[in-house]
Amino acid sequence: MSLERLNEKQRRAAMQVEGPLLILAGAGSGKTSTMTERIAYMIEQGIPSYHILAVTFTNKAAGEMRSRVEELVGRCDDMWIMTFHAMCLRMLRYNCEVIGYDHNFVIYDGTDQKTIVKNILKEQGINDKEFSAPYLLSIISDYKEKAVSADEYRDAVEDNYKTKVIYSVFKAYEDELKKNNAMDFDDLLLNTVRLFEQDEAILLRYQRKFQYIMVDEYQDTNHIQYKLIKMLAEGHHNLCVVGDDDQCIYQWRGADIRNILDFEKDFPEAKVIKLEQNYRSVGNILAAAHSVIENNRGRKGKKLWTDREDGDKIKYYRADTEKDEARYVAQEIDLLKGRDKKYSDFAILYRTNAQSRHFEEALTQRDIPYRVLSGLRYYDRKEIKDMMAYMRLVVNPYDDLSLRRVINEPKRGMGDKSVEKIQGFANVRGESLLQALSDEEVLDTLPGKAYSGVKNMVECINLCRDERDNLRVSDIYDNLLVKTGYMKALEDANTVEAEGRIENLMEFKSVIYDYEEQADKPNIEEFMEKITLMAEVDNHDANQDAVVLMTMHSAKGLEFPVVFLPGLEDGLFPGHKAFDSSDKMEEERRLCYVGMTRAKETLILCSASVRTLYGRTEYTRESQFLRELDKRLLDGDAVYVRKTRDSGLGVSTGSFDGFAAKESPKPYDSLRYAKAATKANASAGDEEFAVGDKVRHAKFGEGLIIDQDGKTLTVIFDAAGQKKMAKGIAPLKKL
DNA sequence: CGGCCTCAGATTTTT
DNA sequence: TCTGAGGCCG
Repeated sequence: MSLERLNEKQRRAAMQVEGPLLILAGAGSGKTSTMTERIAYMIEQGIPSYHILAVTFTNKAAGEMRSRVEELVGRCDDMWIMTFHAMCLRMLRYNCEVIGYDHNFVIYDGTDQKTIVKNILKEQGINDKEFSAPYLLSIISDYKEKAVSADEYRDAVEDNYKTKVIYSVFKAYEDELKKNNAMDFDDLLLNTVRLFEQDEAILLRYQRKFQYIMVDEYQDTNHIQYKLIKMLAEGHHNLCVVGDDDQCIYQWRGADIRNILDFEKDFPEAKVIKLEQNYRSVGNILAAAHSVIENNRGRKGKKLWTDREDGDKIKYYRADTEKDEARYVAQEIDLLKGRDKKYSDFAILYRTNAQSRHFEEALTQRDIPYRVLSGLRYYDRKEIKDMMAYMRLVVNPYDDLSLRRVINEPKRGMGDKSVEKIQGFANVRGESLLQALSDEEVLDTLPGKAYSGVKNMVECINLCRDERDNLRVSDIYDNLLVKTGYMKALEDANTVEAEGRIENLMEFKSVIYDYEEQADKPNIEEFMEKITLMAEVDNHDANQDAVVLMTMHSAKGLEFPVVFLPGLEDGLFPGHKAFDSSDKMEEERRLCYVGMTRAKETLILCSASVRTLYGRTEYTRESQFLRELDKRLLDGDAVYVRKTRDSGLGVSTGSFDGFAAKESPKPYDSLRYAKAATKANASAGDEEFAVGDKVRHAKFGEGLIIDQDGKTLTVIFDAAGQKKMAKGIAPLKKL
């Protein structure tokens, strides 16, 4: 039996299949192995795979679990291993008529939500300084996560000016989504709960189907997810939740740590198994992390242990400035790299994305390759959102939101006034904007400049829709990109920024190709759905040998031989807001714990005594977490004792800063170089070109290279004229 | 309609 | 200090 790869506790967890089970899995305790082996064990015991449901938070986690399960037991397509949202979407697609939605409902993402709330604010004449759209949305989302509707909100809260405003926006927001046959991410969960409440037969059907349920990262579930799982598990009580209360770092967006703390109250017959043996980190790192986390109250109280050696002590460096800090980190990487390390063995984990900049500069100076996992989500990029809007219109001609987004993108001379005019016609005719614009009569009312551009666009979208069964998704994409004039506008702009956008659009196309390859029956509807539920496209190939920079939040679930935690200063980490409440402070402390436990062999902490934040330069105090850390585990000088720096770093702040200023490249450039390097490694098509080479472009045909610089080639095409293209991205072949 | 300028605001982020 | 959003003018 495969279970022999597990330790005794893990095996007990894997074999405890019946009844409620809480697995408290500490950092690095082999959680994923345990879960996958558990599923494999169930299959071996003869439980049909369609009776099993495994829920995760991210697509990545779901994908990983599925592939590891399939390694053990072979393909099992009828097993539901997916995210909460994907699970709800799937159930709602079949049943949403029950709660008054059309089968073809669409999903609105965060940007769509913001647009809608902004429109509501404008309509209702609400001062958006007093009530900003993001603020209102966060409140609305908070309530939706607690399964509270707008009307229930009104009945529950005190009646005053503020709650009146929130109610009216909340209500209008609900109505607007319903009108557009759209759901936001919260609705996917909320409406599934409503569906179950409204139609018991459907709930019973799913209870009968999902006889064995597992939930990953249970400490991060919010109320509605909890409710959903509870409803599903009610029938049979075979519910296994896996999590670590010490790693709950998402309370600020609704995760309710009580879900995991109170599991035994919810299911009194629950068994609890703690996985405390850590296979990841050396002893000193675990001890250090423990000395910090034990300052939290209300824990389930686990203590990780390892049979590995103690390892090096924790290093700590108190830098002068953030630049000094970054230089120290870069230097240390060079030093350690000299021994037995690869660049990809290093991670720099910071509290805020803004901190990445100095590290990028310092790494560039030392020619250390790196990649930044930025907070900007893939679908948040403007050009991707624009193309998505075009594609949505192909699927759903009623989507006024998307049409408004792209009607003047690229510029077609359609300002607000013209759009409102068309909206007027559409309202009278009871049609959507796109439908109205499909009529020559309406189109004719537009000024000459707008007329031809809009007509072109509308024809292109409608054509793609009519032909969508005959066209590949990538064909539709190409068509939209070119015929709407979007690509041309970017090419004409001829700026670095536009080039980057073209790059992203090409990347998006490779996402489409991937989808077409992997899907059974590729179609644009399914593709759009997949993309909407996908956060960051996993385009960062882990094979690339580069130092990784990211926030501690994004590092959850990952591990690295060497981890740097910079910026350990009160006000930055823990962030200044943490000093208002002990709840916030405890969450920051858990984040610190997550950060520290990412390290396998070496953990290096630093802080800067002077930091410039938001243009304000201030002296800092060393982080409370440093003060909590067991000093005996610190290498060399304890906290509060200045270390003298190597001569290589310069002696005084002045000379060092001067040096840094002279040498540092523009941060934007360094980012681009890093990206370009990633690309070059990833794509096979990075041929070397020289001026005078004849080339063939996939779209523009044959041409001649007349100029090149760091990242672009200038090509004259026989048919299409002169173009600038991005090296390694543009589909060019040497002839 | 579009470009430029001024002003506020500024953790963490999956789906 | 930097970025994004909104207002104003050409």
